[in-house]
Amino acid sequence: MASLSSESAKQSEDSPEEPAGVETNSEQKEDSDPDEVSERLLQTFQKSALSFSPDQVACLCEALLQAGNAERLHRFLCTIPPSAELLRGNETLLKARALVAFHREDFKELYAILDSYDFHPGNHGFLQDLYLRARYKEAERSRGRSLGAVDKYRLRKKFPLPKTIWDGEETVYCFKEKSRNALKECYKSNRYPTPDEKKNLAKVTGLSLTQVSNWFKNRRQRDRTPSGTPSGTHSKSDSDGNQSSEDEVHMEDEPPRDPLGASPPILSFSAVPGPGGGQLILNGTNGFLSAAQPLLLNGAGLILNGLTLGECGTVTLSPVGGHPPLLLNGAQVVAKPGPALQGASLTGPDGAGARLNGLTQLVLSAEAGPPGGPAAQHGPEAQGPGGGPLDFITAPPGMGMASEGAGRTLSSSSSSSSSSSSSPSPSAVAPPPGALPSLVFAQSGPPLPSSMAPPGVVLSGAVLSIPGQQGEYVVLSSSGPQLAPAGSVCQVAPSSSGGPPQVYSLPQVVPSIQGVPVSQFVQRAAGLTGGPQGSQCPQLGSQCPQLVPVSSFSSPLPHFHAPPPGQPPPLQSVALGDGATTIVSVTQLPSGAFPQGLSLSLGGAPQNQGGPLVSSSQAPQTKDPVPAPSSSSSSSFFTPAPATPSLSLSAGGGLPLQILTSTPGGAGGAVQAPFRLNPVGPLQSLGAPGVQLLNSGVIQLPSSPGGNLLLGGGPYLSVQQGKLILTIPAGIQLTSLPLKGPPEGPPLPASLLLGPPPTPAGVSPPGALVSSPLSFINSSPLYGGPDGYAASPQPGLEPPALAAPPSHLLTPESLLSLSPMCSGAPPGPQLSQLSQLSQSAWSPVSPPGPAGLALFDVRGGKGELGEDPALLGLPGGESLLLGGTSPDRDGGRGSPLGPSEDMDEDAKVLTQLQSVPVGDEDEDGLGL
DNA sequence: ACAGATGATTGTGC
DNA sequence: GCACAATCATCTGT
Repeated sequence: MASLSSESAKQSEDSPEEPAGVETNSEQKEDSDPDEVSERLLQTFQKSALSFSPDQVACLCEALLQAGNAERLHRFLCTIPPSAELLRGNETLLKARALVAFHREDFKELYAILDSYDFHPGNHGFLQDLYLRARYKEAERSRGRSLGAVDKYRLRKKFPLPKTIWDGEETVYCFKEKSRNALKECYKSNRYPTPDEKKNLAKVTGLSLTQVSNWFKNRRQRDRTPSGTPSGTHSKSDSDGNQSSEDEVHMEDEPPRDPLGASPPILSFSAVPGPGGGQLILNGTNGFLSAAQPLLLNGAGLILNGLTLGECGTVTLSPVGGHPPLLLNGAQVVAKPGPALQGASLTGPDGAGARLNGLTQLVLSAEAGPPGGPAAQHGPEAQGPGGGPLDFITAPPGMGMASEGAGRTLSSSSSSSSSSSSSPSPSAVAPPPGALPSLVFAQSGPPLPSSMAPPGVVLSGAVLSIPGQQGEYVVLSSSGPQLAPAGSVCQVAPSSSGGPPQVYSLPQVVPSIQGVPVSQFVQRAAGLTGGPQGSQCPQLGSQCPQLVPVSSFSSPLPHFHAPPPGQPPPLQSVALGDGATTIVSVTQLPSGAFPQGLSLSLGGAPQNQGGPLVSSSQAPQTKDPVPAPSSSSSSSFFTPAPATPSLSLSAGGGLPLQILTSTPGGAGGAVQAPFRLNPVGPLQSLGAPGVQLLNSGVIQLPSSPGGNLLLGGGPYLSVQQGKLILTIPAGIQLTSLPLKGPPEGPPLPASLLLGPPPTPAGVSPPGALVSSPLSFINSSPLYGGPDGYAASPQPGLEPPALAAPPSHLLTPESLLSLSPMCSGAPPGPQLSQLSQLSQSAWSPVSPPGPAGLALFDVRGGKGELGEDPALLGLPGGESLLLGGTSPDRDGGRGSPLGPSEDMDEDAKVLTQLQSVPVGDEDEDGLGL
C-alpha cells in the first residue's frame, strides 16, 4: 500500500496535476449506505483530484475523515501526489495520512507523521487519541493479548505524547495541574460555589461545568467521609504532598484471598514405563500449557516439543522407572511459584536428567503452600443441572479475551516487545523470537520414532500413531482388546497418495463398561470412593449426566459401525487437514442409551494435501444428524465408511467420551466450534484401548467443578500436521481438578500464532509416539484444559497420589488449561483456519450431571479392565471426565450439550475468555 | 443541585 | 503484574 503513494509520488512529483494514483479504485459501488454519497464524491474527486487546490483537497480529506472511512481516505490519498506543496502546512491532509497509517497499522509511519509537524491544538485531541491507540495496538500485538487499563496507563507513561500534538502540560488524572490548583483555590474560600463561579471556573480551567461541579462534589465527599475531618485543613496542601495526612488505615481486610491459589497440581501426567512405555509427548508448535497450578510430569518419557508450559506453580518431572529422561527441545517451561508446593523439581530419571535441547526456558520455582483451599467449592452449585461449575477455561489470549486478567503467560516469544518480560525467572531464557523452537521433550529411552516416518505405523501399547509420510494421516488408536464389543477396527490408510491405502487394523477400543451406562458407574465410583468427598458424591450419583451434545443418537444402539445407509450424515467426513477442518463429534447417547461402540474412521484424505479425513460413524438411528447449527457448531454425525481408507476407532459400549470437533464451517463463518470432550462416564475402567481426539479446532476439556483430571497410562499429545492429537492409551483416568482459572490465555507470540508449522510433516515425529496413550494432534491450538491432569501410569499405580487433595478438586476455578493458543492471525490459509479455531474458547461446561464431576476413565490395557480399584478410587471421588459442554454463548451455536445449567460464574468467565483477541479494538474509536 | 453510593481510571509502590 | 489509594464520572434519591 504504501507503494501506491510512493509510486504516484514519483510520477508526479511536483505536479499535483497529474493523475497520479488513478489506479485506486475502480471499484465503486459499495455501500449503499449513507456513505454512498461520500463514496461517489470520492470517486468523482479522485478522477479529478489534480485539479483541486490544496484547500479543496483538505476539505475533502476532512469530509472523509468525518465520514470515518479510512478505506476511502486511503484511496483518495493515493491519488494525491505527496507533493510538498500540497502537504505543506496542510494539517488535514496530515491527519488523514496519519489516520490511514493507523489503519494500515503502519505505526512507524504514523509516528513519523505526528513528529513531523506541529499540529494545531485543535487537532491535538484527535491525534493524541490516534497516537495512543497506535501504541496500544502495537503493544497488544506484541503481547498477544488485549491490554488492560493498567497496561495502557503504562504505555502512556512510557511513550509520552509527542510535543507536536501536546501542549506539554502535565495532567494528573484527568485534570491539568493548573486546573486543579484553580479549583482548590476556589474550594478553600468556598466549598459551594455559585453557578456563576462554577462557570467561571470552568472557563478558567477549561473544564466543563459538570466536571467542575463533580469536582466540588467529590471534594466535599472526600473531605467529609474519610476520616474524619480534616476539616479545616481540608486543603491539603496539595501538591506538596500532603495528602498523606489521613490515615489510611481503614479496615483491615482482606478476606481470605483466593484460595485458589493453592491448589493441587493441576496438571499432572504420569506415564508408566510399561510395556507401552508410557510416554508423554507434547509436541506442538503452538502448544501452550498453562496451568495455574503445579504441573506434575511423572513418567517414563516426556517429550515436549514446541510447547510452552507456563504458569505452573510447580513443575515436577520425575521419571518413573528409571526411564529416561526428559527431553526438552526448544520448549519453554515457565513456572511461577505456586502456592502449593510440591517442590518443584525437575528430575530426570536416574539423574540422568532431562536434556534440554535447543532453546529452552526452564523456570521452576516452587513454593510451599497450603494445600489450597478450595476456593470455590462446588458445593451445591457444582452440580446443577447442567452445570456444574465449570471451572476453567482458557482462552487464547488472542482470542480475545477481554479479560486479560488471567493470562499471563510467558511470552517470551514475543518479538519485539520491549517489554521485558521481566519475569522473575532468572533462568529463563528467551527464545529467539522467531523461533519457536520446537520443543521436544524426548525421552532418551525410547528412540523417537522419527524414523518411522514412513507409513510406518507405530503401535505401542494401545496407541497407534502414524504420521503420514506426508503427514498424511495420523492415526492413533489404542486398542483395548478386551472389551471391545464391536469389533471396531482401526484402519489407517495413507490418504494422500492415491495409492492404495494401507490399512491397518487395530484392536478396538471399547470403553464400555459391560453394558452399564457410565452414569451408573459414576455413581458407583462415587460410592466407592467414599471419603470426604463422598458427600459430594451424591450429587454425582444422581446421575451423571452424560453430555449429550448434539442430537446424536437418540436411540441406543448396540454398536455400530456403519452409519445407516440411508442417512446422509451431514458431516460425514471431516478432513483434519489444514485446509478443511471439519468437526466430528462423537457423542454418546443421551442418557439412557449408550452406544456401544463408536467408530471413528479416519481416512486419508487429501488434506490439503494430505490431511487425513476423519469421519465418525455411529450407529444410529434416527436422529438427525445434524443439529447443525447454522454455524457450525459441533454436530455429531455418522459417517459411513468413507471410501477412502480410513481409520476407524470404535469404542465399545458406552464410552463416556465425546469428541466434538467443530469445523470451520466452511466458510466463512466463524467457526468456532471447539472441540469438546465430554466425559460421560464415571470412572470405570474401560477396556478401551485408547481414545483419540482429533481436533482441528479447539479442544475443550471441561473440567468439572471438582475434579481432577487424571491421565493415567501415558497419554500424550502429539501434533501432527497441524493437528493436535490426544491419545489416551489403554488405561487412563482423567479427573479434573479445579484450578484457578485464569484465563490464561497465553498470549502467543506471533510465531506461535501461526501454529503448527505448515509443513505437512508436522512437528511431531511420527514414529515417536509410539506408545503413548494419549495424543493430541492439533492443528490448532488447544485451549484450556481441565485444571489438572493427573496421570497415573497404569492402573496399578495409584492415582490418588497424584491426585490433588480432594478439597481442591472441587474448586471450580481451577482448571488446567492447555492452550496452545493461537492468535488470530489471519494470514495463511492454514492460519486462517487456526484463527478461526482459535477463537473458539474452551468453555467448560459442567456436565449435566448433577455433580459436575464426572470421571473419566479409560483404560486400555490389556488386561486391565475395568475394575481397577485404583481408578475408581480417584481422589476426590470426583472424577472428571473430559467433558465439557459447551457453553456457547456464542450463539448458541450449538452447544449441544448444553443444557446447561446456570453458568453463573462460568458465564462470567466465559465471557472474559471469549472476548476475542485480535484485533478488534481499533475500530472503535477512531471512528473509522 | 447536592449527598451518597458505586464504578472506572489513574498514579504509585512493591 | 499486583495491590491499593486517589480521582473522576455516573446514577439514584431527596
